[in-house]
Amino acid sequence: MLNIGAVERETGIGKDTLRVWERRYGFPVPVRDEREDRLYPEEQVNRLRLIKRLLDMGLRPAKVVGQAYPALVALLEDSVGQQPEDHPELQKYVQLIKGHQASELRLALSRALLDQGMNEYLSKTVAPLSHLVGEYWLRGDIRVFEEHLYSEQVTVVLRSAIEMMRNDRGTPHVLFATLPGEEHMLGLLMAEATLSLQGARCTMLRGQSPINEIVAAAIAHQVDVVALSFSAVMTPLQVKDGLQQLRRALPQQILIWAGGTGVARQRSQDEGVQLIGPLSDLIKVVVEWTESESPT
Amino acid sequence: MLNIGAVERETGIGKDTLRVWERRYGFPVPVRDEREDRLYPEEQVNRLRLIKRLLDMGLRPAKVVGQAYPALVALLEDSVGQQPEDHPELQKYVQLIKGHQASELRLALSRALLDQGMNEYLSKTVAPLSHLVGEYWLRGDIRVFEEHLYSEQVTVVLRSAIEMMRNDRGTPHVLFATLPGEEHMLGLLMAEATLSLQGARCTMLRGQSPINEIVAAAIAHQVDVVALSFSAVMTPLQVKDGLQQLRRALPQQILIWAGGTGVARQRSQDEGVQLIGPLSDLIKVVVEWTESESPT
DNA sequence: TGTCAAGTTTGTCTAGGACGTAATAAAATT
DNA sequence: AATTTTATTACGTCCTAGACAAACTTGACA
Repeated sequence: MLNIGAVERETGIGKDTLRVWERRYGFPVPVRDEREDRLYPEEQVNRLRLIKRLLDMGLRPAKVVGQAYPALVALLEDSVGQQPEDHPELQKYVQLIKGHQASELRLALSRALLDQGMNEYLSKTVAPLSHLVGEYWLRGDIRVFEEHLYSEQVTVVLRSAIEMMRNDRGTPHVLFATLPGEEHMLGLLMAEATLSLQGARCTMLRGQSPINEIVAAAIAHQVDVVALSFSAVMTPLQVKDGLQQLRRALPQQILIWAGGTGVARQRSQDEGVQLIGPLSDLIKVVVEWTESESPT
Repeated sequence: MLNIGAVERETGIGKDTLRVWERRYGFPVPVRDEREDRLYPEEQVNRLRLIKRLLDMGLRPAKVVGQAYPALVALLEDSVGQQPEDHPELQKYVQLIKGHQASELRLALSRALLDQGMNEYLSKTVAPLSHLVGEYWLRGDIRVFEEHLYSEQVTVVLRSAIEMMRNDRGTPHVLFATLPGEEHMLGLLMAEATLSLQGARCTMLRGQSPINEIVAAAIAHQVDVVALSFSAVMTPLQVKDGLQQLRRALPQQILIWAGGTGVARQRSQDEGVQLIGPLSDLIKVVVEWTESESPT
């Protein structure tokens, strides 16, 4: 039995939203305490958690809010669509994640890095594995804490590799950041690893930085490039707006490179903002940059 | 100019609270846009940040809400007692932060760790320096991205030290987590470093985990203890509620240890939840645990 | 000095209404 | 038939103002 504030914390659905759903869709229907405050039974909270997942996948509230639990599960299985069995070579990692074997997972990830080399490692292992883990999470086969376990281990491996390549004299000098609302840092880390390998000087700003902070940091560190990562949780409009605002606020000579799933859906390329699809394009872009600078 | 949702995110003061302060104390007095929605000027947001900090220190709203900026700073200096200048040995770090010299900062931090040893390093350098950086940020002497620069470097140093001490066979097995709403991870990292040193087996869950995720992780990893960190952004009620719910959801034999500024304001100790003040107490608690287990 | 009762402060909850933006459906164009 | 443009609906967030319990302060008394 949770009050409305606790339900907001647990499910990530705002208080206002919970009340408006009750009015519009007739769900959830919490009981009331003696003060007439809402008290949500655990069963409804579980349903709300599932509903949140379905909404995150892009379904509309009208179709999911108010459905009974079995119907929600059916919806979930319908919308998952493609089966993630496509990558047999990644299954060993999935097994380690599900078995909560943190040390073994890190060992396997480290070994793969040294076996494949950074570029192949990122494109053939880390990127598809992250995608796969996301798929499993959507289907409910992997829990949030298991996903955390995975990204924690990848982070450790990549950061120590980046550390080995740190180069305070490298060019270009790149500042890595994400805009507010963007939580996924793995894309940023993969980009940092790629650019470190190319000899760039990398400065990592923590995620969720307001635009004026990014600008101040870029100027203070005298960077050549600001690199941003957008995952699919950001809407195309948010991405476009954010990039435009940043471009306006940043001095002309500092470039912007934007990558990640979120930019793949951008239609038009803005002036002064380099959109980057796959990681391999990032290498191309930095090579071009180096060539354009060297004659100077 | 921020709307009320953005101000809630920036300051940690709830929307309802902001509106009720306006009604009761006549501050803040946001301007309105054409839709009559509140728009808070940056100057008022800065004042609100300071107010939040004073409230977190235990002052009552009637005494601080509505005070002008200089009065707030005076109040802060009164209640802080010691001036930030009281730590001359920490000034060199502050200079490096303000000079954006990331590598030099990390070098200095690493050197201090090896010079002082972990326990003294945490209590004499990291904890007071983090506090000092927070103070400077409140006064506007340090920007957010500079604070990020600092915590990034501390994180790197502590994580690599923890890595060196990793022990998959250690006892107790401790799971580290923060509840939703809690963003500060440094306290958790300091606790992990302390316990690693004591020979514990440490598993780090990323921050902001819903209670059911913490429970699932604790059971899956078969931990002995769940360690939580609360900064001052969490209200005493939120802390109490969260701890109670977690205690109810967690199997009896798994202990809960809670630390950080946020628990210092808790009055009553709940059954089955160990509240921990300074880091040195943490050592005591783990020693007690070990002694109570060894006869078995 | 410590404890208890009465009084005050303060944050969170309640209600329904309003409105802009995002997502869909429909229409018009290529 | 495929794509772009426009109309319509869906949806979350913000608004007002009042109520109440928990936390805090104060003062009386042992």
